[in-house]
Amino acid sequence: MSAYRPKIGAKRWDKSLEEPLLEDWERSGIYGFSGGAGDPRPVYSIDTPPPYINSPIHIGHAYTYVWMDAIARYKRMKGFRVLFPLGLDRNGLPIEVQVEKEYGLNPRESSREEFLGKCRELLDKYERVTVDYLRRLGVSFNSWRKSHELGSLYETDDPEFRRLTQETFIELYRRGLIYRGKKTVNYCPRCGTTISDAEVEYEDRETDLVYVRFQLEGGGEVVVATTRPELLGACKAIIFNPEDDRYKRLEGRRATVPIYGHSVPIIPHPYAKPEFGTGLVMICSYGDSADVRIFRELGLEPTYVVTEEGRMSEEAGPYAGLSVMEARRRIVEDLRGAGLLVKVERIVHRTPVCWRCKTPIEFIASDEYFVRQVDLRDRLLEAADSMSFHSPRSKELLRGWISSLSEDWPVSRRRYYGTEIPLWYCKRCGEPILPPPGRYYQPWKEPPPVDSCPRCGSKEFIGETRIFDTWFDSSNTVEYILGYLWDRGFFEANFPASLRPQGKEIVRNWLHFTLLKSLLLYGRAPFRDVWIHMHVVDEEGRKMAKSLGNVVDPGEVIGRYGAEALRAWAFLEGDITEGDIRCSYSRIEGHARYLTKLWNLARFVSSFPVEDACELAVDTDRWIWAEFGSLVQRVNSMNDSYDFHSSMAAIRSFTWDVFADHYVEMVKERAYGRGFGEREQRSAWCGLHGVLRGLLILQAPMLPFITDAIWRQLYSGPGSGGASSIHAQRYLDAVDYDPSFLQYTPQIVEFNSRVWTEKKRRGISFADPIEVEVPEALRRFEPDLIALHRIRRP
RNA sequence: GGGCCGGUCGUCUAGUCUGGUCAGGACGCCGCCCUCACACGGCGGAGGUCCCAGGUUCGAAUCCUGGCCGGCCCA
Repeated sequence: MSAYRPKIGAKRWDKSLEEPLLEDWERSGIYGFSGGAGDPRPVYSIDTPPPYINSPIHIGHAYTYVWMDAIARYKRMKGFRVLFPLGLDRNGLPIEVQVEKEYGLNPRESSREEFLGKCRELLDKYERVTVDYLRRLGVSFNSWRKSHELGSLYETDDPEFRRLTQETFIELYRRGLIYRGKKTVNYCPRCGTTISDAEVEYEDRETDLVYVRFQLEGGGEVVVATTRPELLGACKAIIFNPEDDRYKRLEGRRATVPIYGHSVPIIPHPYAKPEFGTGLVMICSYGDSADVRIFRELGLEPTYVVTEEGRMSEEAGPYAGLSVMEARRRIVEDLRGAGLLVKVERIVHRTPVCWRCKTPIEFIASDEYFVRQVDLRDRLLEAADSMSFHSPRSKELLRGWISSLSEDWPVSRRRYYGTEIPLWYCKRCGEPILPPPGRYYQPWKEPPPVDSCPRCGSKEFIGETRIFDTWFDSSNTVEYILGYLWDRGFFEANFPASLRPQGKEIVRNWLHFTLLKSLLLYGRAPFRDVWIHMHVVDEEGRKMAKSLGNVVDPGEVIGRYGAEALRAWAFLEGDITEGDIRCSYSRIEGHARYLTKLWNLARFVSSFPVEDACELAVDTDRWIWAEFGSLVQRVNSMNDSYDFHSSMAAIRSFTWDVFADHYVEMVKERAYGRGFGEREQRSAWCGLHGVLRGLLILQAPMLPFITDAIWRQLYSGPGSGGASSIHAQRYLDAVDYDPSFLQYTPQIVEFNSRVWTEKKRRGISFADPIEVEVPEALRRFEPDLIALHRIRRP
């Protein structure tokens, strides 16, 4: 036994060390967004995606936030002033649905005030869970406290956040970029309200398929089958499948709609299925979502025969005022009476219904506000190109979406828990009243900002009751975090933000709408870099879902293996910008073994004193230093392109396969001082500590717990610049080394393996002596090799 | 129906853009070793028609064409 004992006692990394570190980081405030205008450091700002907090974060959140954290930590150690705030999304439909379920409150029947209060209450309850998870993962947000300062935690339903949303609307409105138009919306006749796409379900229902005779212009007739005969008045085309030989002759001809008498074209279209009905389909505004699509595709002008109240409109002629079902019965009778009804079949049909009451929904025209975007496609594409995407492939997701834009952005919603549209209307003449920016408005319960209508002088007004699409809120997170409301100077100096990290599934809304708003308001793209991630899926590549029972819960992972294990998995498993990441508890457990390896390596190195000044006097030590130096170079370059997976994999491979397996074994005898002089011994200590210390710094952004825990035990004393945490250290940009030593690595590995294999073959212990020739090329490492393998001269 | 992505040892994956030591790694499996940092360790081993069919080429997992299968998004 030697006189050297490990300073680190424990034999493996212990996850219970994480909590005290978290507390210390928080207490010392090392991640805060400190420094004022005089701070010379460049700013690096990250517009993090506010998670919707109605449920705890899932493993995908955990993975991606840990990556964002590595970016923030890396940039911080590189000398940037890192703006890394946590945002929480609280606007939107899901919470309304949950309040309806949990409290049995219907937003249309209870008071709006009460309903909103319940939403807030429930959100507050959920919020803590999300925040706790993120904190527990070691994510180094600037702050965990909500306030109106740079770097603070923020909520999207905060009056200040909503004020910003309204200010952007006011500005766009004043510049004429907002207009009113008709939009087709889902309407539930039973609930008496429009509902979002997310509230539409599909059920197989029995219904009548009615075969109706249409006269062809120029003679002849055709039979069209429809489940919606009451929409005849809104029929604008008849389609047949282009492959359907029965009807090819009809292309270019026109038919007359029964009862109404208007003329419609007959057009080939693949949506028509030859086996359904007669193979001819009438396209009406609107019987289903396919109608909506085909109308847009063919550029047809809709006629709305169903009103906002869900009854037949004036356009329905003789059936005006009737309910949809009643109109259907009457029109079938009328068709039969006129001899235009061929037959009626009972069929099962996929029917869109209201999720709440299961009533079949209608598609009606609704008056909504729109933001212009279609005529901006070229400028949007240019702005998109000005941002640097990681991975570059992801840019196509955005470009493709922009290129396919065919309608402007409808931003008004008939919902409740969201930012109010800041408008009032004159009760007499309908003139819209826009308030000045400066505060948060709730028109449904507040008086207007004027005494009398500027147009007609009336003193009576109606407040707008609608709210914004939640993306209209989310699309200004970047202004918000850059202090637009409270520190305009900072905003101006630091817009565009450095980085937008987000998922691929929200490229077409969050990224796109943020880009659109930035372009409209400031004339340029909002980010320098964009980091797009794919998804975390289960072991078989399927989406994780409660119903499939394949969910990996981050809380469970932290409980079983600790946050650092989750982080090790996140970086070692793969790069999520390149593709989906598979996940299971056993894979996480597997990657976590690296932590044990790293810990024990440090434990071994901790046996030897750390010396202030040291010298690499032996070639073996110069060799590992060269390998380490080369690693530092590669890691910096990979980190700079956000490739922390390759970075971590390279570090792991060096640590385990080169440093631990070869170098540590080669210098053990020398480090213990057995058979070597003091100078050689100290050189080994220098190599061991120098490399370990450097390795800790290199991986501190990815593995902040274990690296800091080791750092505090070994390197936080004199020479650390007075800082006790590794996270206050500068990153290693580069180290001096002699690259000529790199050539020996393959030969060293090969020689050692050969000797170990030979001993294995002979059935002798690795500690037993062996007679073997050290290759000429490795002569300079001979003393260490002889000591390692107990080589005797032949 | 449209778009995008993917199909490499039992499982997962690197490599594919920039054809030729690219068939590598991890998990699992088998065998041997408790060697004084680590058995959550070490050493060694078995295991693959690189989805299929054509084509380009001296040469293809890698490029082209057409299939098949899976996933995601949109409609």
